[in-house]
Amino acid sequence: MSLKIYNSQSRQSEEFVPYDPKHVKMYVCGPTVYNFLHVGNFRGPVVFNMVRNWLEYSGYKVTYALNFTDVDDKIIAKANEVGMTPGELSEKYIAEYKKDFASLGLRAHDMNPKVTEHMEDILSMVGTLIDKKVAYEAQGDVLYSIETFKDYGKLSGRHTDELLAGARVEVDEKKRSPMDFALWKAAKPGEISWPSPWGPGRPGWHIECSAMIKNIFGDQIDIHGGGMDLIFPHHENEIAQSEGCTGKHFVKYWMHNNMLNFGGQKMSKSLGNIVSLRDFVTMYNAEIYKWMIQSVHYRTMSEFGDAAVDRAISGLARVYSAMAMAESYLTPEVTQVDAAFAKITEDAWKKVEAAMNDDFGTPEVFATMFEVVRQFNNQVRRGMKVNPAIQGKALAFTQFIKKMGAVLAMFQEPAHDFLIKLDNMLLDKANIKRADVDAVVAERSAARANKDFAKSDELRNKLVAMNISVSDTPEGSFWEVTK
RNA sequence: GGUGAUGUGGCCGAGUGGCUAGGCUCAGCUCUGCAAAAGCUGCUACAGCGGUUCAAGUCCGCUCGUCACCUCCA
Repeated sequence: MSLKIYNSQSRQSEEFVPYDPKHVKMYVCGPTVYNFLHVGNFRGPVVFNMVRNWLEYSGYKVTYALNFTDVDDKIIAKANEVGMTPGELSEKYIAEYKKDFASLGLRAHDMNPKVTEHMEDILSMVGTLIDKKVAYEAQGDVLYSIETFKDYGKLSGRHTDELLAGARVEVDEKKRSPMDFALWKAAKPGEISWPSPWGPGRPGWHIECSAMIKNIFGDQIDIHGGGMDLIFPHHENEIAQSEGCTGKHFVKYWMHNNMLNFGGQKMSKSLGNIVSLRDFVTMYNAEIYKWMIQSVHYRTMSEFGDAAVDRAISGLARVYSAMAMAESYLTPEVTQVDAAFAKITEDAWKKVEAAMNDDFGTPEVFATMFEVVRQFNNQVRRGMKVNPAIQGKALAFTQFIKKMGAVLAMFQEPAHDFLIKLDNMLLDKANIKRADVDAVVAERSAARANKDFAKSDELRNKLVAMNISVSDTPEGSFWEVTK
């Protein structure tokens, strides 16, 4: 069973063969840190966290770097606006990013390189590009001459003449060709700058990734990830810089996650249709977010809205309810899985492997998970007499969900606790107090005990109006928020 | 205008030319005082028009629609 990855450059799925058969080098473009990030920005981190997990499951050692762009026009502008230095501002938002990242329960990257910590690498790479006559100095700027790079456009499928025909590039007298892009920008008066052979200035946006990758990993890496919107010009320019510098093929597999839409359009700061991840996780829950991201294939554009949130909640309730039932049958003494049910989960796991190996088909993983949940519910019900067979099924089921969840960074919480958390969240949103529901349910239980079914039904209707479902079991009446 | 995606049943969303995706909704049944949850059963779709093939949602062409990129953007 081998892994296939869709390579954006070749536009087809290719068998994954890393340069080093045991060790995968993976780099993903991270954020420019000048503000809180929105839910769309975190699609990539969730996706590539899953990618790393799957590579590790597949037996590879993975080194995963994600950068922080901590020098940039927007950072400088925002810093001036709020009266901080660019360094203070970027450090603040790096800390906020890390909080968001941790709130999603994602594993830390192996490294988070920053532009300001790789100035020497950047200067050295720019110097090499000038020496190779691939770049030229112009009034304190250093520009990359794309005419020197024959493969320019091989990732995005764009050709320089077409780009020129687009004519949406601002004319810059300093450029030999309108499409040339800045490797180094001369500092404006009073702006933060670093010394260089071409005068004080700062790096262009694209060079940082090339330089940091070269410094951390060397001339070649296996996987380079990022959002689809980075294909042009950012990644195209990275290729030009890195290959122009080393003469070697730069990235073996380009992986690009699609965008998150909101209201039918790409979620973006400039359009203003954004929800910050911080707000979303505070109001909802990280599991809901990860469900929304991973139940859709990473290369499919996905609509982020209330309907999608509701779907995620009902799906989570279904899975966690089954897990809670399994939990109720398990004790630390239960260590033996039921052979018949283990066969079911083993077969399901083969489907999970096949789906994941086919360019990380997480939607099919979810489908398989639902099938296992259904089979478990079919064989095990609440209130069954506890016996080793039931417990063995519960164990096999739990192990399957946890194993799959480990790849998705989901389903690791105690199920009962999670369901209560989910209900509390929904009660808060509806502005309903737990005690009020308890009171009505208690009143109804009393009516039922007196066989006053008319009153019982009346109270049930009242609960239904509050979006509460009551279940009457031999052990008593329990309620939950209807999902 | 250029480049690249994409169009699947009421909704969401997978899909490697022939074999049940899955979830939600809906209808029926089991269970239940009535319900809920859960289970069982049912609902057979691939934008349109051509073409290739023994066989196409799956390949090719055209048309129409949607989206992204071409400007900072995950």
